[in-house]
Order: sequence, then structure tokens, then C-alpha cells
Amino acid sequence: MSQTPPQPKPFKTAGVTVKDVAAQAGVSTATVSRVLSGKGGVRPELEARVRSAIDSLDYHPNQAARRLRERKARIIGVLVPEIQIPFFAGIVTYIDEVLQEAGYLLLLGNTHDSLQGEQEHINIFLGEDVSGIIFAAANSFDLSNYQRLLQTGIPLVAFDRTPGRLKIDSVRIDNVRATARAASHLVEEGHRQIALITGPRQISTAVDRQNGYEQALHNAGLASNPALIQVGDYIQAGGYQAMQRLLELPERPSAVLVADTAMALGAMQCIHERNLRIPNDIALISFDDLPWAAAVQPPLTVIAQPVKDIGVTAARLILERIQNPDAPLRRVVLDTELILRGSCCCGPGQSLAPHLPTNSRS
Amino acid sequence: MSQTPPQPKPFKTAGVTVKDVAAQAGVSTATVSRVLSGKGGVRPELEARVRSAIDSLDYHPNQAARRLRERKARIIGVLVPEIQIPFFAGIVTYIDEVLQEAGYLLLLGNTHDSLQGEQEHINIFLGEDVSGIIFAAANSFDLSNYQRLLQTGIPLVAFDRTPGRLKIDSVRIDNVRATARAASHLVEEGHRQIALITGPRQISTAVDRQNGYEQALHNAGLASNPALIQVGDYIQAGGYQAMQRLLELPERPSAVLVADTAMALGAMQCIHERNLRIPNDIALISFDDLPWAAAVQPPLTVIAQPVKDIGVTAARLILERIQNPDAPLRRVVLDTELILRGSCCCGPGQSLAPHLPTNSRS
DNA sequence: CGCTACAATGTAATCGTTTACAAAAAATCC
DNA sequence: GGATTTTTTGTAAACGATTACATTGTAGCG
Repeated sequence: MSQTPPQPKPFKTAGVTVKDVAAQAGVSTATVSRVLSGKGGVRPELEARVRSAIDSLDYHPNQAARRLRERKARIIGVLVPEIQIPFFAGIVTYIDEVLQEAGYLLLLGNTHDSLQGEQEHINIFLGEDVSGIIFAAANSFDLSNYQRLLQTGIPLVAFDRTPGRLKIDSVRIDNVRATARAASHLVEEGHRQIALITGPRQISTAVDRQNGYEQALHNAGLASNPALIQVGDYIQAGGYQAMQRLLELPERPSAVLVADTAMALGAMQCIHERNLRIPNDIALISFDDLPWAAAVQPPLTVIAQPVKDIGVTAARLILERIQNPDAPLRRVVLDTELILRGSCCCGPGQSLAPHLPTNSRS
Repeated sequence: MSQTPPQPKPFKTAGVTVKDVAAQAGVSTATVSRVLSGKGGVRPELEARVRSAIDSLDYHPNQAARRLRERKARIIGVLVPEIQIPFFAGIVTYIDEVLQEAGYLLLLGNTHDSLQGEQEHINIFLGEDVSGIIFAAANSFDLSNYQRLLQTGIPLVAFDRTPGRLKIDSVRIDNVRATARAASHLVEEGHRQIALITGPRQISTAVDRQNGYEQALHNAGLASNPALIQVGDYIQAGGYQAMQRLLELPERPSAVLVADTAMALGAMQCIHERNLRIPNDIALISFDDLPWAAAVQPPLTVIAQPVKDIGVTAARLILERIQNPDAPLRRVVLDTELILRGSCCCGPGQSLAPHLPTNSRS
């Protein structure tokens, strides 16, 4: 053999099959498959030949064929309301980490919080023969899409929002308690006119957060004033408008609790534009500890959700359910953390708990 | 037949195949397939029978089998450095919109900007037999992963970062020009000590942005001072530390240009913690018009990238390349917009261009 | 040495589609 | 009406992997 110059491998990936590998290694396809599956029972010498054939041909087993034959897709469908919302992007990242580790593929579906988008993606998932579906339902009070899905026997895991009466595993935080704690904190700081900007009625987190707020006010002996409760839509413009309405009230609230980050941004912008100051004129607490929360002036007091824990738990729940379809139901409820920063403390707008920048990317 | 109560459909999805549908409709599998593909040539009456059978059985064609037979996966792999970075989350959303419309599936891969992560996901993509790959390379100066991929004949599209000498379609912005424009703006505002916080050397956008900065300074007749150029890592902590170094310089810069949002957050936090004010003590311009940029105090002047346009273009490029492998190469370079807000104008820290909250979710 | 037991390997059926080809039915023409 | 074309339908062979089963080879044992 003449010494060839160090060319980048001949490479002829497209269309390399077990047959090619078998031929190159001088064995049968069964032997190749056995080497691949690692179940043993192959003479070391043959195994070596097979492996070198795999390498030299740059063979990648065709997953479609494998799935067809094995009747196990090893795919998990994940339905999120909107991947651009950092909270959900984080969840998906951590779900993916666990799934990858387990050799599963993640198929993502952006529902835009619409029942139709939900159904469309479910149909895609069914076609792909997914092994399970992890979802945050678009409407917590119309789970019929999932109700039907349940009949097919596909394992389901709900996250973030309540699974209602569906008998499926789920993971979420205690929204009532989390919000109540934040509201109580505002009360302790002396606030009496506390407003709430919450989300759409059909999403359980929005309802729960309102319940928590009302509960805290009640416990503090404060009357609940409907005018102080504004329903937004979990998007920035909604928060802006809700804040606008609050600031136009005869007696302006001295503090506001916002049920979501996007709306908190809208609210902040509205406050700034009216030249009011946080927290002096109006204190603010929001959900979710996003990277910018600690970097803005004043740093934001937030209710931090255990994003990683939620994602990892969701992934584990579905994997375990696949493993053991008859295991008892599990409803995991995780705890939140109230991170105190400048936006709610009646100080000079400084951070009480100066926070070192974390490694989290934005 | 006794009238059954309005039970939710008997539903027996799991394992419904063309054969079942064919049997139920009293036709052959070929006919069912023909109805499904919509290529016509089926008597309306039969078609109706087939459709009703499909409905009543809730039949979902098995995509794995279809792919195996058709030898066209209709899947596009998308490699992003980090889905949690809003810029990339946005791109992916818009790519997905176009792909979905075209009946393609999107498979996401988070590389964490590592060559190894890149290769791992490429291997997965090859196994799934993807029809094409859209990527932002982890290292703009080591594209060997893609070089090899190219030999397989799989269509490739690079986005955000330069495709180097690879002969593939690409879409990105003119980073040099965008940064130069921002730097020039600072010069026009009277700044003479302008600092730059840029990203890692192996990423082309970081290099380009530095080039643009130096070019603008040079054009303005300002000497380039190496101490004013800080290399961060495109994450928040890096921006914080870079800013720290800048603030410790004998002559503090009066303005800073930050090549990425995460680092801008770190820088802002550092500035705030030292009780300096933006823009009075130090002006700041950052990349990317994220939802919070307009909501913070002062509102941030930013270089806005056309996220939607980049995503849509990337998707179209790959679809068209699949359609026509021999079409001439296309390198799309899109324009950016410098959005002037309070963080760079030597005013009282107010927004010059008050921005209504948009519909964009955070 | 011959028989049995066990390990290693190969052969061929299978998964659920699509589609080339064959066959049948219907329409057209003279 | 019968020959010819055209339309509609069905039959069966792929696609690339896994695996039950058959076969071959090897070793162990009396």
C-alpha cells in the first residue's frame, strides 16, 4: 500500500447500513447488531473487526428502522406554552439533560397556550410514537386533550400547572403558599394597600397565586379590595396596562405583587414612565429569579422557583412511569424561595442581600 | 344496536395500523395510503369510507415506518450554543414556525458551545437521518465537525456566526458595521474613553464586534487602548468581572460597549454596586433588544438583531437547499438597528425614545 | 473417541409504510 | 358490441434494523 496523504477519511456515510458493516467485517448482520447492543456473546476478535468496520464506514444505525422493529421509540414529547419564556426554556434544558443521559430523545412542542396548538402537537407526538409526554396544559380547566390521550396508555406527566382530576404524575410548586408568603412579607413591612397583578383565569398558577394573595391579606385582617386585583395575560403589555389601571386608582397601592416576570417588566416600565420610584413610591415583588432580576436598579425581590428541580423531576417521573406503569401516582410539590432584594424593602432602594453574579447565562 | 350513552370514543390508538384502517374501510392498504398522501386517483366514495375509518380508529401513521420507506426523514436538526439565551430561543422559535408550515420536524441540540457537545448531537442527527442541519458553530475557527459533515452531502446552514471557508449557505448580521455604528454614536456624544467588553476569541461574533469597535475609534482619530478592551465569556459573571477591571483603571472609561446581553447584565450590576450612575457616570450600549431592555431604569440603548428574520431565513435557506442542492451559494447578511434609549444619552437618564411595551413575551 | 452441552454465529421473519406493477373495472371509440 | 384506452384498485416487495430459531463449532466428559 502506498502511503496516502493524511486525507480526511473517505467518508461515505449516506446509506451505510448494517449490511455494509457486516460485509466489511466478514460477519452477519446479527453479529453486528449484537455488538451494537452490547449484550455480549460475541468473540472479542469478531467484535474488534465489527467495531473497526463501524468506525471506518462511519456507520450510524438508522433510528427509524430501529424504532419500527423495537416498538419503543425512546422519544419524550414536551409541550410548553412558550419556549421563549425563560422559565420554560430552563425547564426544557433540565428535562433534556436527564433524558439525554437515559438515551431518550426530546421532541419539543410550543403550544402558545392554545388548545389547538396543543392538539396539533399531540397528533405529531402520536405519529412519532412517543414513549411519554410531559406538558404544561394550555388550559388547566379543560384537559380534554389529555383526558383522551390518557386512554391510549401513553405515560403523561404534568408540570407547572395542576393536572386537575387527571390521574397522572405531576410536579409543580405550591403557588398558594409561595404567594401568601410574599404578600405576608409586604404586610410585615407595613404595607396596607397591596395590589396583585395575576394571570389568565384558565391557568391554574394564576388562580392559585390570587388565592395565596387573598389568604395572606385575610390572615392579616386586611379587607380584600377587588380593584387591587388586576388580571393580566402573562405578557409584558398586560402587566403595563394592569399597572396603569392600578396607578389611576383614587388610593394608589403602596406595593404590588406580580404573578409573572413578563408582566413585572411591563409594570416596572409603567412605574418608571410615571417617574415613580421603586420601592419608595411603590414596592414590587415578582415571580421567577431571572438573571436580570438582580442586575436592575433596584434589584428585584422575587419568588424563585426551583427550575432545575422541576425539570429534573418531570423527566424522572416520566422515565420511572415508563419503567413501571403500575407504580402508585406521584404528585410532587416543590418549595419556592423568597429572595429579598431592594425592590420591596422600604430602604433607600439598595439591595439588602447583595447577590454575587451567578454563572447562569441569560 | 342499543343506544350507548355518549361515552368518550372507544379509542384504541395504540397499535392502529394501515391494515386496520384498510380492513375497517374494506379496501387495500394501498388505497388508504393513497388517500393519506392526497395524490388522488381514489373514488370519492372509497375516500370517504377510508377517512371515516381513520377518524373512528383515531389512526396516526407511524412516522418511523414512513421514514424508513420513503428515505426522507423530513427532520431538520438545529444546533444552538444554549437555548436558555433568549436570542437563540427566539431564533429557534421562528425556525420552527417555518419548518412546521413545511411539514418538517425540528430536532434541537444544545451544544453548550463545546466541540464535543456539537459532535454528540451531530451523531444523533445522523442516526435520525435528518434532512439538513442549521447551526451556530461552537468554534468559528474549528469547523472540522461540519467539514466532515459536509462530505455526507447533508445540507448545512450556518447562522449567527461565520461559516468560514465552508461552502454552505448562511445568515447572520454585519457585526463589524453594527458595532462600529454604536461606537461612532458614543463618539458623537462626546465620549473619548470608550471601553469594549467582548466575547470569547473563538466565536466570530466576538471578534467581529471588536473589529467594528476598533474601526470606529480609528475613524474618529482616537487611539486604541488595549486596556479598554476586555474579553468576557458571553455569560453574566464574565461581564461583571470585565466591568470590575474597567472601573479599576486609572482613567475610568466614560462609556462601555457590551457585545452581549448576559455580560451587559453583569456589567450593570457591577456599576450599580459601585453606586455609579448610567449614563451620567458611564454610558452603556449592549447587543440585543430583550424585553427587559426597555423596562429597566435607565432604558437600555441596544443594537437590535432581526431575530425573526434570521430564524425565518435560516429555515428557508435549508428548505430551498434541500429542494435544489445545486443552487448557487447564498450568504445572507442582515441589518441591525441601533435603538437609542436612556443608557447612552448624556441626559438625565431618561428615555429619549419612549417605547411602548410590545407584545413580545419575556 | 463419541456423545452431550454450550457458546458463537448465521438465516430469515418481522415491524408499518409506500409504491411499482399487475389486475380489474369503467369509459371511449369505431 | 368488441377492441382499446383510461381509471381505479389490489398484491407484494422494498426500507434497515432486531431477534427467534436453526446451525455450526468447541469443549467437556466418561
